[in-house]
Amino acid sequence: MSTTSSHARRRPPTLRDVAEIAEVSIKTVSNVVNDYPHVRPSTRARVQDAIAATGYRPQLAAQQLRTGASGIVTLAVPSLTFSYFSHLAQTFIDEAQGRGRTVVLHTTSAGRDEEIEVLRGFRRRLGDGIIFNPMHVGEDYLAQMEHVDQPTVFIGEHLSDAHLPPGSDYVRIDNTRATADATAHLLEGGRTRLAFVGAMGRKDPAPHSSSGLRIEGFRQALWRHDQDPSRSPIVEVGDWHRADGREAVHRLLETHPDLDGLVCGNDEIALGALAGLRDHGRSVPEDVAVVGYDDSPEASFSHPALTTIRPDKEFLVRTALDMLIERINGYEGASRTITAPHRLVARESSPQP
Amino acid sequence: MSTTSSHARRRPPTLRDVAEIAEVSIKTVSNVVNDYPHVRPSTRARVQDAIAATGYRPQLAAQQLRTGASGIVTLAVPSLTFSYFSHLAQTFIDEAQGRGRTVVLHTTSAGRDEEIEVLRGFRRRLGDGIIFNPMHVGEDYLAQMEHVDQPTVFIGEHLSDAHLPPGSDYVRIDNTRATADATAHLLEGGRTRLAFVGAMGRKDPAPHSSSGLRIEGFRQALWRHDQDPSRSPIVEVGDWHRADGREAVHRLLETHPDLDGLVCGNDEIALGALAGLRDHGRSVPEDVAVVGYDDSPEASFSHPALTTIRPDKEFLVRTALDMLIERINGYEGASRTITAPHRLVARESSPQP
DNA sequence: TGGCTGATCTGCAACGTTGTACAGCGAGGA
DNA sequence: TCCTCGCTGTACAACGTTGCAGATCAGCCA
Repeated sequence: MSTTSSHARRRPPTLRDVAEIAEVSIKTVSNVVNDYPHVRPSTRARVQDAIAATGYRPQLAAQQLRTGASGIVTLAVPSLTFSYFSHLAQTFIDEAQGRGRTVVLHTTSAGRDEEIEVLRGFRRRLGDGIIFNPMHVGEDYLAQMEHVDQPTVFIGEHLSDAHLPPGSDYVRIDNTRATADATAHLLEGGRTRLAFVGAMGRKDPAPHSSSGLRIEGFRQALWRHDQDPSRSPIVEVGDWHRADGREAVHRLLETHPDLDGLVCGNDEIALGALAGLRDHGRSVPEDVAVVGYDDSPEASFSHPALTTIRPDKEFLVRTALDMLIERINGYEGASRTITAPHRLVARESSPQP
Repeated sequence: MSTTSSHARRRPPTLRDVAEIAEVSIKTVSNVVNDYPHVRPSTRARVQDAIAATGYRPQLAAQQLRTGASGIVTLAVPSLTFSYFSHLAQTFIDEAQGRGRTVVLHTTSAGRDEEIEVLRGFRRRLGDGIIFNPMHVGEDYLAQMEHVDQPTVFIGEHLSDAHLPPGSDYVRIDNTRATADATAHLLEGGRTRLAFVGAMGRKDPAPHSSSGLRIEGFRQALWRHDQDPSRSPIVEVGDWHRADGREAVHRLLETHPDLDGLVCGNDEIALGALAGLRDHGRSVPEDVAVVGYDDSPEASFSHPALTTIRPDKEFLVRTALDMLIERINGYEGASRTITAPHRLVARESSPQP
């Protein structure tokens, strides 16, 4: 409430300052701050007054040095410009703040090299653990690591649980299954000439990239519905943003004008695809049905509203944080993998039953 | 590269461990780590080998305790679910990481109480300074503060530079001017029956809220174009999300069916408004012209593409970080206010000249 | 040759906090 | 009455790091 400082910022108050005013030892002040029970009420009150008078707040750096824990967790994601990640980050921050933890947010927009630096633990030791959504680093790299540098939980899609480095856990989303669900939804709606938009062929050829897994799901669904997967085009994109989806559809329609269904790598591509289809005078869903992936907030507001796959982000975040905190608290056992659930959200862009 | 640890995570290596292996003093290792020049090349090499062998990395907490600086800056914004803030956050993280700083991201989704806690400096001392975009706390609260708790730069729109607490700076966006520009754009395109969508009457009645400032700009532009501002409706919304814009337009069209131009509080409202207009069979821009605010990435992909105001986020972020770092480095002078530029991005949703 | 300069390296103390050990005290039981 | 025990408070050391004040030594100039 009140502040003694008059003008310029001064040296912040410490336990010593409070102790002098309250005429107790430093340790007693510490005991009050930490709610140690055996403090006489009158002493406690005196100390609390002194704390209020000075505006004392504990310095995290000293606590961390002494106790070894900071309450800080790092979240590393590729980029907040993807709404999937900005919503994931918000969900994460809410959950972490609710558990009394502070979040350092690191983005690895620079790509693979930056992801590797994250895995190596940056240049300085900071925080208690990390939740990391890799995009470029794959299981080949992870398999070769002897041990992670700090408690680590991977989140995402394209890792294989067999190759997690010791000391880390993994919460995954079953991309293949989810994309198969989306594809089946179109097939069951009567579409027969499908395409997949969102291959990352050149830059990211690994079969376990998220694009690879989604393509796999697309093919599996076709196969199960007695279609020949090799007759359905897989369209490459430069990146997974709207502009890429739009441009890809332009190319696709030149070679496959009779297309009637589009499975997209994510919602942004799908939204771009809607624009691209409109450019060519195709109406959705009458001429072409479209499904996306992520259920980003734009999906329900596009015209037509986008059918999409909704991964359970809250589950993902809660579970990842649970596992990370177990690691921080000393769990040293084997790596664990948990699959987060998803569901299909049917909207206007696909035929309704 | 190599790691001596075999299985479980052990006590992390310290300067002492490295010093023992390299057979030098702790201080010499510190000197090597910090690139102190007067170290014999042979000694330096020996120490660097030992660092590589142990995987040593300095512990930030100890550095901060000793030197008083952590290189951590906090960014506090209302919520990453608004794409304006998620893009701002990404821009900020890129800039901060580029300058070798680590970002703690705090979101104040809980509203005013949480913003006040941010201003009071949280419960623990952490990081070197903060960049804070308040949404609910206004100049009334700030004016009453004797001094900010840590180096602080406010960003945003609805503060008045006259009431900044000592020790803080401010980078603002001229909302009133920008909204006037947007409004003038419609008027100059020949529209005469405008409305503003995005008043936050109940929850946030202050004339200096961002909604208040934008309304002010709307009115100023009408006035300058010889229109009577009192005849143009100002529509209230519950929040600034898409759903609110859509719902507001539904209400508005019942009372003002002859409307031909819409100035919206932000892009999300505008995108919702596009949906709302479509719901009522109005075409954009033929029947009704629409402008938004923020130039969020969706704006260029909506149908029709949205005319909007683009604030210069890079400028905003760079300037805020510059000022914060000056404060951290000891600047104790008067509060400064800088206005970030903006420009109108004309797209399909408004009549083209 | 003596002293001076600069390069190289070291030891000490301190940053603010908390765990451990212990001292003093009054109350209650033997 | 004496002893024990629980409550209350204190002193000390240590977490890992770096600024400071030196110590040592080689080279060099006068």
